[in-house]
Amino acid sequence: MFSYKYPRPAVTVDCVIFGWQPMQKLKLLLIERAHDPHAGCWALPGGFVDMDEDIDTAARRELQEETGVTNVFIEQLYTFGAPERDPRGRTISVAYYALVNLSEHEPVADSDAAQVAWFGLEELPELAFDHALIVKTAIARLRGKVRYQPIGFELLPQEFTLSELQLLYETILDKPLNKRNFRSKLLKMNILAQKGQQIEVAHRPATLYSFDEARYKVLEAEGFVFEL
Amino acid sequence: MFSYKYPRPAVTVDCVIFGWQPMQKLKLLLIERAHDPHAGCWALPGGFVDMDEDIDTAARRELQEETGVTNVFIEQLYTFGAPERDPRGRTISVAYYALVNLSEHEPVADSDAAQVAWFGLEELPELAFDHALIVKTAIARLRGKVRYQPIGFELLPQEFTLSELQLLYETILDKPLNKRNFRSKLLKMNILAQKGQQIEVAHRPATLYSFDEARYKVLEAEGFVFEL
DNA sequence: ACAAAAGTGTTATTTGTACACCCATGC
DNA sequence: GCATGGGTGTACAAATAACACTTTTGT
Repeated sequence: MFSYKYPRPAVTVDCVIFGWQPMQKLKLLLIERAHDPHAGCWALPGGFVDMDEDIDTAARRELQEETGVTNVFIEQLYTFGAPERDPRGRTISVAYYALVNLSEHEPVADSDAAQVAWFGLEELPELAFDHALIVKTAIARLRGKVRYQPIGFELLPQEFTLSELQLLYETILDKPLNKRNFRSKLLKMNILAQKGQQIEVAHRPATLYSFDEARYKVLEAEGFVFEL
Repeated sequence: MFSYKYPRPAVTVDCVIFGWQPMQKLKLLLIERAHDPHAGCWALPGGFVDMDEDIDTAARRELQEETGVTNVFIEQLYTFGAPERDPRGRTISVAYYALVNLSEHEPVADSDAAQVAWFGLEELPELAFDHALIVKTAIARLRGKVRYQPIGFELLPQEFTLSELQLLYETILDKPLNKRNFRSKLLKMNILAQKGQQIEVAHRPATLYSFDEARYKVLEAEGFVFEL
């Protein structure tokens, strides 16, 4: 038992994990809760923050423990703390969002979770606690941030074609983009490194690119701003 | 005494309060701590979140209690939770930032604070805890957000001239803007309502404007995006 | 040779930049 | 009538939007 002079809320982390792959809609990784409250209900992976661990670390740990996903882009989203958001008592949750590319991450259910699965953003099941609100907040953040920060690349494999990149942006922003202009704009930015060619495709092979993060950092320091 | 099965961190809120007024640099409202730890040191106003209160509410309450500032724009910034950030033990702080216009808010020191004062961003004293990091984060957020969200108006009085607005943006973005272009751009957005004229100024009186929030909401819903 | 996606050139339109001058007021 | 900031017209440059056709590969 641990005793304090004043009451304290419990502190948890929850992760909104976005996944994508060409020709598909944006997806979210959810777990089915094995225990009460909301046993059997779908929810965001998450759990309590340990006493001696950083919040970011807790988010990564829960992600790994509950879904097997490691080594991905993750960023703090928002902290949710409405007094009645958890029936077990006052709980404050620091929400994170993560970006992964579907093809490289096969999720694995853990003891806390009956199962783990990807859901299209349009076909989300009912969610436990206030997780629907957290998801909504995460989508808004992703839509907004993707336009002025090069985070979209985190949803793609290391090497990708310009068409894939365009498709990704069209999916997230939910509007068609002009091919010609999209290509010139991205290439003019000078943040993509040419990596080779597609092979064994039944059409003209596309050039493969990777996001040149080092170069981006340099340009950013010089005042360059990534935009759309 | 309150006892729990597992240890729990304490949860606090801290507020970064930006203030501005024409012809001056951006300022921050700080309090001098009356009690240990860091007694006598300058710090952000803040305090513990009550068990039955929303985090936003806690932030507004602490702001009011410690500085007398009420009824201003306030928004969650980021949650800081490094294990060693508070010598009293594990403390997680949900930071907020607020925007006020200097002329309308005379701060008042409270019992928890020896004094309250505005500091120019360039002349900040040494700060308690990890507050320097919080401030740095807040400045980055303000600089970034001001370009694509109409939050700058919160730093101005209800009615303002276009020159004041321009001066504000020049201060925040720290670069000169072209008068002609700034004016046409802002007016073309159609989010300013004309309010009358300056009086008793020793030059041609400027038109006064106010931010037409209702109109902005409508335009936003139609897909309009505020930008710089 | 055909299907499928990659990749490019050119023009019209919009937006941004750069100037310099006239205007209304208080003193 | 003069000093002080407020407010505009216009020409030029740059960025963006719109358009459709050619290229390279596997089958």
